[in-house]
Amino acid sequence: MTSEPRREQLLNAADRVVQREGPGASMNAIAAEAGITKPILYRHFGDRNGLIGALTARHTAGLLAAVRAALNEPLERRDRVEHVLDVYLAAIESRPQVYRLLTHPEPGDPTGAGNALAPALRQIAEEITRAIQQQIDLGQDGPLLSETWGRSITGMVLAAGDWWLETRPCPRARMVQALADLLWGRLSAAADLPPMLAAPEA
Amino acid sequence: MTSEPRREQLLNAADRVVQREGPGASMNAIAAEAGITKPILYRHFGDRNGLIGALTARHTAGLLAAVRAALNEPLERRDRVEHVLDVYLAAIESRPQVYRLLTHPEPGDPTGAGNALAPALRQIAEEITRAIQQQIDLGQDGPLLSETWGRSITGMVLAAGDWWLETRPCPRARMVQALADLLWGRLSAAADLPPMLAAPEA
DNA sequence: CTGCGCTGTTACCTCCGGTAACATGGCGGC
DNA sequence: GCCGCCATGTTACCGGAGGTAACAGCGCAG
Repeated sequence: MTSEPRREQLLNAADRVVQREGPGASMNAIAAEAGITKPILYRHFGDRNGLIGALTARHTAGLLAAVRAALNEPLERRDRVEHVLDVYLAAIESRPQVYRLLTHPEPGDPTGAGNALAPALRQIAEEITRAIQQQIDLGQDGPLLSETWGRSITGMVLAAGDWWLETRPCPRARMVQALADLLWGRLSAAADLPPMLAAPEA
Repeated sequence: MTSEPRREQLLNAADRVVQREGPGASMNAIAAEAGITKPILYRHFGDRNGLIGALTARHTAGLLAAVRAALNEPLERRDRVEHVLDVYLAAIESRPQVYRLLTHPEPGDPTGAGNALAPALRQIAEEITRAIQQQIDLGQDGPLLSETWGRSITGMVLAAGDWWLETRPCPRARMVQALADLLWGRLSAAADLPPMLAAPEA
């Protein structure tokens, strides 16, 4: 198979277009960037999902490896969690367009379920699940809790990271603290505020 | 404006199609269901986003009201949180197709940001933010934390609810407990497991 | 009766993902 | 040397999507 380098070239072209135009770039545009025409793309990747899948797979590998490594750092649990959060946020911060590609669910999901988590994120969720299962003693509820929490934490960081990237309300370190605090139950530990008597003005 | 009832009729038709075919139903299909042709739809709603927007707005109102009410129930904090979670999960359980419509981000977002949270969910996030701000004393970090947590919790419940709907790993009540436990810091409170000595096979 | 606003139609445009059919060029086997 | 093979590339097309232009009937105020 001498087609390997060719595949890489095509993926590089696709990557350039996606960086420039975001996900949803058309096959024509990608073919043009590669200096060829559509049928060649289809020969190499089957259909659009194949191309996007191959493209995301390349980027996913790096992110996934970084997250996995962070999950296995020999740190205190809180520090480990903060480290994972920081790694994720740093990744999406450094290459937003790649991040969009990875997190954006496939536009047209005709038959299947409208999965909230894109494939790359599902892999991250599984990684978190595995880490929880291996590292934390949750008793007999372990399997269910770890699976649930893996997805939950992924969705939480996805939504929070997305908002953070858009609005940049604070530095990254502070965001890490806010998320870790949430996971550490600060929501439950904080004091009540007195009930409001009337709507306060300005 | 006698067009109000007509609008409702068209939205009802659109709703039927979306229930049957999921989001992504074509304008032709909706027009056919309404017994008319496309240009009328475009006259009433401008473009596809207008139609889908009007459709989601109707459904969002109910969900949002339910969540808002749950957020203001006079209960202990933990019970209130569980109540909110239960209300949300019950809603998506009872009408999955509506849920898909509300949570599925617009397929083609060419220029703008690939928001992880659809409009309906963003409203829910704001509702949670407001509730946290009004009910819980978080000191000077309050504004940032409540905003972050509003999005985070929404994303968490989105991802978890999505997975739960697909795989149904446990009854609803148990899911509520799992999520509330996560928010209550059980992840931080649980004991460590001894580190694994070797990679286990199979 | 005339004009206006709303209803509706047919026919068309552009762009997309995807495919069929055909042309070219290097390269190993005989 | 020649042949067949395989990957390369092309043009031209299909069906269906969102969206629009232009035209036709209907009911009702003046």
